[in-house]
Amino acid sequence: MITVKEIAKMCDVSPSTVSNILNGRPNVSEATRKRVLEVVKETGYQPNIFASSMRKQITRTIGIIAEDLGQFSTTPMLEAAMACCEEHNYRTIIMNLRMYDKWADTWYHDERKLQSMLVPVLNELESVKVGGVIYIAGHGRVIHCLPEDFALPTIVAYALSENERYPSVVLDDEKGGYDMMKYLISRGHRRIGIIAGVMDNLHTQERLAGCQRALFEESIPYNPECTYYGDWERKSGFLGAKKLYAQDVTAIWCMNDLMAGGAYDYAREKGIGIGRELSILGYDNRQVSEYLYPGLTTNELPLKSIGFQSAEMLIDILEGRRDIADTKPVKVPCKLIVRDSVGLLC
Amino acid sequence: MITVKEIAKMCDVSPSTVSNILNGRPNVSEATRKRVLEVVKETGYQPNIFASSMRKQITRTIGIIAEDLGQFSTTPMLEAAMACCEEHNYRTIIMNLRMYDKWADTWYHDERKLQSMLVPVLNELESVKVGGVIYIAGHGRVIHCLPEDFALPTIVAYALSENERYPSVVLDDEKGGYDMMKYLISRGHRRIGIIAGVMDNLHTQERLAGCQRALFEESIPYNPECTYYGDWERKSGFLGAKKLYAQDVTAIWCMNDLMAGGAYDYAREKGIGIGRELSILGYDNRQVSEYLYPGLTTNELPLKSIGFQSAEMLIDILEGRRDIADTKPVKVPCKLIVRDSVGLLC
DNA sequence: TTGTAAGCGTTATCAA
DNA sequence: TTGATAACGCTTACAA
Repeated sequence: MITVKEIAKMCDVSPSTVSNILNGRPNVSEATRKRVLEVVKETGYQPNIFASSMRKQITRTIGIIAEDLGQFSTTPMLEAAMACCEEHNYRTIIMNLRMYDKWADTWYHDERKLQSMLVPVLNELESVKVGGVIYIAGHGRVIHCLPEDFALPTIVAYALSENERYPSVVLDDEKGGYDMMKYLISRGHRRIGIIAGVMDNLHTQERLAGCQRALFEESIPYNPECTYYGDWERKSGFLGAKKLYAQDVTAIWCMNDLMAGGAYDYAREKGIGIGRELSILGYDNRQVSEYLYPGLTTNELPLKSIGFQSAEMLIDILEGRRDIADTKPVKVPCKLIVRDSVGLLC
Repeated sequence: MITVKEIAKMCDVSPSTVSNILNGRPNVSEATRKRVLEVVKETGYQPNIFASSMRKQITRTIGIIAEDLGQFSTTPMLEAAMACCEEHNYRTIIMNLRMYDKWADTWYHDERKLQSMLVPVLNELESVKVGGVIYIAGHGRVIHCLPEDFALPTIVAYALSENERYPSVVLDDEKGGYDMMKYLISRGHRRIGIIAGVMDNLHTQERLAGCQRALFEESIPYNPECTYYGDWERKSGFLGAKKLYAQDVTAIWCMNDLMAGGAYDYAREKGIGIGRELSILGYDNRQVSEYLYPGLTTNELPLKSIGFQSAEMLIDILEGRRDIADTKPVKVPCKLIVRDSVGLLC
């Protein structure tokens, strides 16, 4: 393996000079710089990262932890975060906890499981001297898993951190719920059913709050009977639609596209015309939403934006342009995607 | 930062003893081992990876390069590969080239673009001293991008490497095409249309070969007129279905689920009963395939298996159980997923 | 069973 | 503008 020493010898200079040149320090004559760079290129010399990091004690690296890369929401955030880091000339190191892969969905209520995976990863990131961490949650919720004594600046993406030391960038679910309702109302709907997510889920609660604000604004009473709590899965959308349709709703808003798919199943089974007799509205803008028939009107998650903003925020902190203390949770709005599943009611 | 030296001092032993204990060497008395481990735990000591890697010159790390994490096929392979590495106690380092993100789909025919992204990453992996590399292609094809002089053992997943130095693990597309055809034939179909992928694509060619073998076995002549070359996108499925349906086919096999979605669009537009008047068969088993109506019968890609086997193969090579020289491409079969889009023809 | 000392490749300091 | 030297934290011969 070729080293600075050898480069130095080949150029008849000292190792320090080579190092100075390689690190772009100014106190070097143009002639030697040229000579050395030449040789470096010729030999294909690669600095030894370990040696240099050990000596410098810093690495211009950002650690990105994904709770589960397999989640549909994760990769867009990840790629956007990486793009941002790249722009600012930080390298990234990706750690994948594979929580779903290992524990299906029994982990996010069980801090122990999460801790057991997370702590070693945090240690590893500390020991490779990353400057900061972006934690990409695989499941939206309030998060407590980051230890109080973790020293590195850390941004939580997609989940809400309650710890002030860890700012978060999350969906604006309240606005999302509000927008969905407003849209349905603008299309003439008044009796609206809701297929919500799991009841104690953060998305569920926030979206419901927004939805109630919209109803209140329009002086439409909120009828709890018209909210069915599903489990985010297709089947529960079917069951919810069944129950709500019996209550004469003209539209159903499903808190994700998969449950909307279940509502489609029900409508199809009963021969109910989607977008005519019954309007259906989704959430997430998953790929399935454009393949459902008729195309599902839904709300696009700003995943790339969340990822990008998380990285931006972290870099701002690392470079002293922003203080971690006065960083409130950032809420990023979704975007309505209109297709054909919501009819105009006269 | 706490170091071996300090641990040593606190335990009244020498740094080498601490190091020996930490590295599980046998020549240490039970008493001191216990004492040292105690202190290590108390202090939360973390060995400095840079120092130790620099000294040991090896890292028990495998580099995983993804051409694009955003591809639906990539994460399952990646997670399975990581699981395998974890089982064998290798750490992984993930590099994401983000080719689609950067270049849309103008890159896989342009070696220059790929090289410009890949070479620095390869260098970086060499300089962090990974033992070997798993290269996860984002696009199935024959691959030439790995430089002749790259020293590390490398497995190519999902794409076929023509270089003998880089074994690959790929889909068994020939068998896939064969199986699809055999299935349609077993359901009584004789006039079968094919919506293929791009013509010069590897998947397209192999699947077509398999399909022709099946036809030959059944003494059904292959009619090139009944093959429409699409571009893997939904729209081309629509156009293909239009053309083929005019030729009185009773079934159409689409080489991916998205084009099958396009074929559904056409059938719906014309009021053709899918699974009755016209059978449609897909490929990939993407999530959309179960949300299409009726459910799309399709062929599940063995992505996890490809990822896992790639990692296994690499580890076998690293640990001397297998020689890189006599490693032929591994072809992994798909699995037929029967839903409701293919009818039984009497 | 334990300790001493050298060295991994780089960079920072300070002197030339 | 350049070079000698020490130091980063760890591991490993080899000596005790």
